[in-house]
Amino acid sequence: MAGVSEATVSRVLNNVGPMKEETKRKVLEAADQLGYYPNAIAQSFARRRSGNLGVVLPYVPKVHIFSTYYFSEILNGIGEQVRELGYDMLLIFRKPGVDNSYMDLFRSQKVDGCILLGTTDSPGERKALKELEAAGYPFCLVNQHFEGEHFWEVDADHEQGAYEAVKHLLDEGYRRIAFLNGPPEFSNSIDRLRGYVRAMTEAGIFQPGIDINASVPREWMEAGNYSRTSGYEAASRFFRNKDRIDAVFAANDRMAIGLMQGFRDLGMQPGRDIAIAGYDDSDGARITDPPLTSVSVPFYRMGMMAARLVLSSAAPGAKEQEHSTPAERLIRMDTKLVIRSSSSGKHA
Amino acid sequence: MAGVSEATVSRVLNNVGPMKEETKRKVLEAADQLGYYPNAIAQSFARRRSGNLGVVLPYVPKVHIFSTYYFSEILNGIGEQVRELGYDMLLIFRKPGVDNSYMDLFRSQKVDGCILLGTTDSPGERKALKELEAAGYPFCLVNQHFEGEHFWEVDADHEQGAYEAVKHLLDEGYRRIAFLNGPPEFSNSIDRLRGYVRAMTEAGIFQPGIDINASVPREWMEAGNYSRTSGYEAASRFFRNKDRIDAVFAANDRMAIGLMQGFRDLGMQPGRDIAIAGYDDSDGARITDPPLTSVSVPFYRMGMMAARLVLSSAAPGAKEQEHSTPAERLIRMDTKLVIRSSSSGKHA
DNA sequence: TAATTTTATGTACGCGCGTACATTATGGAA
DNA sequence: TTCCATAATGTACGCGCGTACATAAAATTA
Repeated sequence: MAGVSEATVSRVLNNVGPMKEETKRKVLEAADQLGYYPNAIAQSFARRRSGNLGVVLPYVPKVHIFSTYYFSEILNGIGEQVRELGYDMLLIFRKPGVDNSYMDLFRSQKVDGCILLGTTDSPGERKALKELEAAGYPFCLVNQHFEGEHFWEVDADHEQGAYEAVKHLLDEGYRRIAFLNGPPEFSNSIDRLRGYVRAMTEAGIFQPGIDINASVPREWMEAGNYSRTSGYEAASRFFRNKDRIDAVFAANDRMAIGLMQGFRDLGMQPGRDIAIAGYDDSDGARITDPPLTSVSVPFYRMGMMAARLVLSSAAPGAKEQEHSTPAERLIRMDTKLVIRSSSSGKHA
Repeated sequence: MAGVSEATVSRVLNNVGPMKEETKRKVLEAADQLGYYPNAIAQSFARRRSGNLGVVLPYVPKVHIFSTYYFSEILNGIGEQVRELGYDMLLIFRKPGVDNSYMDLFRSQKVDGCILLGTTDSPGERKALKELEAAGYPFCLVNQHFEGEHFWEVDADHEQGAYEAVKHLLDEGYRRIAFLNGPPEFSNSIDRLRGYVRAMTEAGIFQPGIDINASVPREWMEAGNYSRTSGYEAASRFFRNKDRIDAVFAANDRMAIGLMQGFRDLGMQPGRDIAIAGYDDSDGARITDPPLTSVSVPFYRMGMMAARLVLSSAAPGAKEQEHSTPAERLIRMDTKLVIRSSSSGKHA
């Protein structure tokens, strides 16, 4: 080595063990002068840690996933946290066919932990996740709950969010409130259905019943796929029962916006002839006419939280944190209703 | 080794050199049985290639960068290409203060090449990029041109895009067309200004002049920062000269949407009292009322292209591709005007 | 001063792969 | 059968770091 020593350099750079101030200075000076840069790969190799947090995204051909508010916000949150903790963020697009390839990610040592976005509750998925858990790899799900498991999950209280949105519509004087839900493979679709039914039941509109699905009149409920188009199409189906419906609560903003466009094209003025409420409080909710009442979800903070959880349990010092109870592993954040004019018509 | 051989395994797995079919089969079988997974880090180490494409994003506190249509689309395109080529995608957020840290990225061997998004033309930035170039590291800029350099750049023809948008407004009968531009550090702000002036000059509204800025009446031009809010605020400034303006061309959709909201709040109906055209053809353009005329930019394909360029010149076989002329390094994609009703009022 | 502890530094090795080179099987052609 | 070219496989080493252990220097104590 240039200055004086040998692999003391390593100690200096990693700041481990005791060392003389002078040596430290000399080493740093020499390193600077020689333009030395540690090779990150070699470091990873020797440390047997990649320094990467993997983020697995669903790969849906034709759908530009980053363009959806939901993913964007979560990614932003993860990015921020990762940055603070000095990790890098490896983006992985889930391959279309195979779904059980999460293991490879860890086995190949590319990531020290990972966050899974856009998972759905299917048998294959469950199995893949259980494998991960059994292998002790640190991972975290965002905005998706697997009932019966105790994975690390960062979710939001969508039942309460939906409840409040529907309650708001009820308070505004609407009674015949329909619901445009998303696909049932997403746990939060179920959550929102629960919230909807709870609010409607409390208001005396639905009969209390064991079976949550049976309590909803068929023509008051439609299923979309979270796309604007599916909302647009649902509008015409609701339109057939338009005399029996005075409001629609949609499971996300994109569908709500589609609904508004659809109703408008059918001659109904959203906010006047029919109230609309959405979910996510995305940017779009602010630019529709009328502006869309929506439920704000802290996606950004959820992303941060997920990254923090994964990275702390992936950290070198972290032994098996099996002391965390299943309940502690499910973080559920609060949502917040944002009232705009799309829902304030009845008695105005 | 389990089956028969030794580091022949490496050959089998990498498919290099000649080998007997049988051996190959045996090795693969054994690997499968033993649950062998190559260690990606060790591979990178030995190959001295990380297998990562770096994507550098501007870090703007409080602004959630993924949420902007532009970045989302580009990232999607990069992601798709990276996936096809078997690379991984490392996201790096540019640190707020320091701007010359690109070198470290390469020196630390974390990436084999990189794509820089959201760069601006500042002296520090230019210097940093020149360093990269001098060091021979493969990188590519997207949607930003550095005049006088010959970096690899994937851009769109924003001058033509702006020209066509303004030409369209002229064709629709508007004459007093104002321009809400973005910050001048972005080359495409300059490009759009050129297109605007060219169209207006051709129409005989502006005097041909050497100095492009001097030819635009002061009250017809405002500068925003690409945010919706800045568009909203610009509306009131334009409003003061409302009798002398019958259309506004905005440098992106977010500002255009802000403009529309601003004008509406001031009692002017966009599309009727004043025509608006935007730029980017983002999702938002479809959901405003009236829908927004905008210029579609192939961000997705630009991302793909950039990834392809970087990865092909970062590939092992690629020697210094100095045979590429500066002109070849600047890819300029076509834009496309999408006409909607926000701009079709004058003679309707 | 010698013995002992504490602190600082050097030595040596291995992480798991790729690969240049050496070596051995294989198959023809002479 | 002999010789040589080619195909197939084995051997050995190094990539650049971290780190356990050995060693040397300094500080403390007896």
